[in-house]
Amino acid sequence: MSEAAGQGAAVPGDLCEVSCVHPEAVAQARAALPDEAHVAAATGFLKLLGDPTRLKLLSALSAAELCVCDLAAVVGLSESAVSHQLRLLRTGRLVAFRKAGRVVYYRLADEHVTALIRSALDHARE
Amino acid sequence: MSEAAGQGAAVPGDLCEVSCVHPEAVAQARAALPDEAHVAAATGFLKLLGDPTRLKLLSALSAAELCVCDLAAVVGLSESAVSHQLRLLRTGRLVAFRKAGRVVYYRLADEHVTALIRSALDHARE
DNA sequence: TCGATATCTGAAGAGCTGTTCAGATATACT
DNA sequence: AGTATATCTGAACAGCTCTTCAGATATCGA
Repeated sequence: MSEAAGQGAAVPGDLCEVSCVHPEAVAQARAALPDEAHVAAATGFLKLLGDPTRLKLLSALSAAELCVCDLAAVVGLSESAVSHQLRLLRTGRLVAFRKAGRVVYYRLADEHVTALIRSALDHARE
Repeated sequence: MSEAAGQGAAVPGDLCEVSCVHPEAVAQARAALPDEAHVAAATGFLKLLGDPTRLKLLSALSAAELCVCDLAAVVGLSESAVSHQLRLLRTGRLVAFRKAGRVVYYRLADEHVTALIRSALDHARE
């Protein structure tokens, strides 16, 4: 966090650097940088997708609505492990659920998520 | 694809399960599951995007071609830390580079990556 | 050639992540 | 009521990740 380089504003005339920095290009890139909150939101979302177990769960849910028991069978893990991951997916608004007695059925949260899962997997199939 | 087999399905007549599994739905979800290699490829890709530093680097590169020094200034980290992350991005074919003397200029690997970065960040801006 | 600089690399440590295990909660059935 | 089942939760541990530090490599200019 404490960084020596470029703590000043991106205003022209920032020539403190003696190294190879290209002030214009840096200023341009800085201006296009999303703020921390958006970066955190995006990476939080991407982190959820970037785990094999969770991606399999989501892929399974894109094919059918399933309960925890089913999902555990599909991915070959304990129901506890699946439940933990589902909690993360729920917190991240990637899945929704419906309770039917003791059984809880999960599904993808919306079409947006469905499209995202598919495009991520399609990209890997090239 | 919606084949409602009474019993058997993809699982050989093994009924050790006494729990709540829905065999048809599980079989259907299993059939739609991508194989391990594809899942690994997709999650490897998504993991690279799911880190704040790397996403900022990629975002910066979507605005301009930059050298390591520039990138370090943009994200506010040491050049060593940036170099380490750039190596990962290079290995994952997310960025390309060009050497000009001692300076190495990085850019996004292709239009595909450019579109992905943008859509990931756009999704977070909602 | 030499020295300076831009980038890369290896090792090491703090911090985060995902699974397991044990137990808690909630609901259906008798 | 009591029991069985489906899911959730907390604690703990191994494994991975990201940054830092120190040093290596490569290229330019004198």
